[in-house]
Amino acid sequence: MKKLLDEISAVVGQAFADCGYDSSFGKVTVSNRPDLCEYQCNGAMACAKEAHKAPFMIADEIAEKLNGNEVFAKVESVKPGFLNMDLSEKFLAERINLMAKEPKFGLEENKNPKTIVIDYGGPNVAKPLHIGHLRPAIIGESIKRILKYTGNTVYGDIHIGDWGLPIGLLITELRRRKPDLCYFDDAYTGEYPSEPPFTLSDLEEMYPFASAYSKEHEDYHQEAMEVTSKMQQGNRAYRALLDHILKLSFADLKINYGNLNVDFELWLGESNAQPYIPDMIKDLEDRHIAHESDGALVVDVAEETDKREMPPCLIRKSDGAALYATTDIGTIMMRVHDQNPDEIIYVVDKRQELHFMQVFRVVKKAGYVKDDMKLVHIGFGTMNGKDGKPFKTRDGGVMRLSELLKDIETEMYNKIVNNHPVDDDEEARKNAKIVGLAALKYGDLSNQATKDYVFDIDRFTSFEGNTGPYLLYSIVRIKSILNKYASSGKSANGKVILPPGSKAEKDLMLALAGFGAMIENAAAEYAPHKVCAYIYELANIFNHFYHETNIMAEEDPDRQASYILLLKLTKEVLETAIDLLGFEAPDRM
RNA sequence: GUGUUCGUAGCUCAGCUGGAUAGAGCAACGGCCUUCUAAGCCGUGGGUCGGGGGUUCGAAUCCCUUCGAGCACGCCA
Repeated sequence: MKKLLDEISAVVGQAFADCGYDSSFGKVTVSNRPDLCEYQCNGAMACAKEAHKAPFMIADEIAEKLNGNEVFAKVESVKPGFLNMDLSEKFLAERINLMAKEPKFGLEENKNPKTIVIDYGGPNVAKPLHIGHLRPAIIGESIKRILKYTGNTVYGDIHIGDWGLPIGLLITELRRRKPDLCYFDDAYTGEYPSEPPFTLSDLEEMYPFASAYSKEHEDYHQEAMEVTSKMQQGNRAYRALLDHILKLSFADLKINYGNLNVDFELWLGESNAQPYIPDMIKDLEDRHIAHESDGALVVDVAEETDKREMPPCLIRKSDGAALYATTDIGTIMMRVHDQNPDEIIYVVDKRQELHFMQVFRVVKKAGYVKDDMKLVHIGFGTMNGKDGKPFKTRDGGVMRLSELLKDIETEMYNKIVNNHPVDDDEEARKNAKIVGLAALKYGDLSNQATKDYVFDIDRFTSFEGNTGPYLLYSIVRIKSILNKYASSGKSANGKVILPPGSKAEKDLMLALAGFGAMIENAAAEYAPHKVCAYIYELANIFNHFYHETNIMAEEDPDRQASYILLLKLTKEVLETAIDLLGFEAPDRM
């Protein structure tokens, strides 16, 4: 199904063509003056120059031509050369009925579907998730869902940090505590046990200890570095321990990301890219793409058009070790090999912009990706506290994600029980969880991802204004009416949505009709905040309609069924949209 | 220092591929519950879009400049 704007643009474009102008001037947009009209076309003004005519004369001609067209209830030409249009009620109702029937509300089929890998995790093994992992998870998950919805094949990759010193520290600490384990017996040649010699909580306790200890004891630190290096070179015992650590970590991460309604198709990490690295480095050296500089191996990535100073990309340290960029390049090669994507998206802190620019240039320069492979870094901003500085716990530390979620749930629960008497405490607690997550995610996603934003738990968890809870409340109101209607024994089966009988009803239909354009735009710009803006407006318009229209008291059964179908569509659109944002609505609140 | 992002109402943010009177929410003030969830709806006040210059019929939006803030700039990830 064609987008509404495209459809009416074609009609207006035809009018331009009929009058001897280029049809491209017929581009119609949603009006920015809703008091004057629903849609507008500014083409007459753009067209005036080449037609050597006054803009208002052209607009007059077009308006004249379009008068009586069944798509429009009104077309008028105004002052400098605006074309102001209102849609015909009948045409609009037909569109909405069609929209209600089609899958994805008539979203146009993606003519150029892509395979996309989106990298938005980045936790480290054996370290609990903290608030630094919140934004990539929330934003990445939403962008992934939006891109899937618009017809692409998308793989979310957690890209876990499982290749550095933390592993070495853990193994070193384990050896200190349990030196008799078979993993530390050089003479051992048998199979290693399938069950790990530690639990996740052991690891979570061991890591901070080892990390702190190594800072004060140089020999311990050296040992951990050595262990890391041996593990990276394939030491059998250490790899076996790494596998144990990963297994426990993944299980835990699945639960914690699950609490955020976030999941990944690919549970891979830095270690998975390592097999690609030796050949890659050799290749870069053989083809003289990389060269030595101060003992390190680097690739020059500066280009003539650069305004900024572009430092070379470091591939290998002077001590021979690989770096951040090395692993990322290896990871791209792995993805080309495994998924062969048209596009890779990184949802990573914007402070890493330079790093990604360098990595992207290296893989293009070396020809490791197709020339038309799209490499995108969506650099998100910092989550600040109310003081405008990066969000911290009260004592200045980094907050655990689970702690943050718990705080929000508690806050939400208190608001729920204080707002209304609660007859079912279990439901209240369940809802606190659902609504709390919506509050958190909506609070984040309604801002432009690339900007810093102020994290304000009071504001986010408020039921008033542009918040997650307000949206959910609107959905719950619709569900409530639909339930009432169904339990009254009536059915809207076989009925249709009638042309709108009021301005509020027409506004609701117009808002619904804008879904397709909105979602395409949000996908093209990787912009969940556009989905937020849309549903907030839709919820507002619905609430206005709800207030004016007493649906259950409507006496005409056809009209009432029409209302119900319209509400059902509104509910489905809202639910689809919040699903794209990564949260859901309860049945009651 | 170089580069980069940003600066819109008291606060938090939209709008930025140029269009008509710059929009929301919060906060403030005033209305609306015997009727589908008032966690709602309706209304009032609040702005030289950091400053200056330019391009254009038209600039919050594009260009230049200036002030202010954040961030990044070779062996951490």
